[in-house]
Amino acid sequence: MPVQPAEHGSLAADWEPRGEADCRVRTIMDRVGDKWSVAVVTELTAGPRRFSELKRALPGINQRMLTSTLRVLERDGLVTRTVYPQVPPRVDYELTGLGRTLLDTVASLLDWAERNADGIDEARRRYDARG
Amino acid sequence: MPVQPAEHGSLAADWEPRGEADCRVRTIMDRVGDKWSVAVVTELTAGPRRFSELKRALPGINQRMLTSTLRVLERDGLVTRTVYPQVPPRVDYELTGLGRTLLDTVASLLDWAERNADGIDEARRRYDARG
DNA sequence: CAGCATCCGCTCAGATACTG
DNA sequence: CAGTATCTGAGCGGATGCTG
Repeated sequence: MPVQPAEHGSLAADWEPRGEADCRVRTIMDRVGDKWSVAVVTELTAGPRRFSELKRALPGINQRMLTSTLRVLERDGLVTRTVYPQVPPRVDYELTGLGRTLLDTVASLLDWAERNADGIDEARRRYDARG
Repeated sequence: MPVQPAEHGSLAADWEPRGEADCRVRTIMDRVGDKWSVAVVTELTAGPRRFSELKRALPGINQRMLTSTLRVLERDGLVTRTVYPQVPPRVDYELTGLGRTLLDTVASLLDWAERNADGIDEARRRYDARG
């Protein structure tokens, strides 16, 4: 699932059939799995943010990734994009109601991850120590 | 985060610092995002499964992906692997307690995805219809 | 049956340069 | 400030062939 909406030659429509529902759910799970979506949504929890505020708040992201991540979130109806026609330009991003409910759900997953990070680390060390 | 454990030249240890916790959580979120982990874990809900049972239950997966997915889940302590020394060989995979708690958490995310799939589809159509 | 080993295409995501 | 355009390395994920 490309984060970029039609970057160069992205066909984006050659799935095998499988369950209809599966495919649709997959595109949503992919949002959780990709590198920045959750971080961006989390950053928007407190309220609207400008593009440059988000960029500053997310060390390691670059314009390209922030832009494409925001575009996908906007397309999915999770985030709204508001352009203020002024110079220099100002664009605000804000969570929609849908985006907020997603955040609630993801939050519990993040919680789980943080609570169990130690246990998983330990399991990995055991596994790596011997088969 | 590679699903393959050290495939060819995977260094696997050249992160930028960032928050320690962030990195560890990331490796867990990646499991949710990758193509097969959730499906495999879900398939194991009902009880232990043999390798070939899993393969049959997951149309589209191939041995390589099933094997590497199971290895990662095993390494993380989410799944146990039991080899029965017999001919032909038999290997059972089963969720651990940790794996089951992950499943609970992921289930609510899948729920969210299914409940909101229609809304997201509609948002996408609106977005694609005009900017 | 339950796997490794190998080859390879695709696209993700970073870096960099340019624009209204 | 808030993007777009382009190039590129890297690695995920699929296909195939072989083994104990």
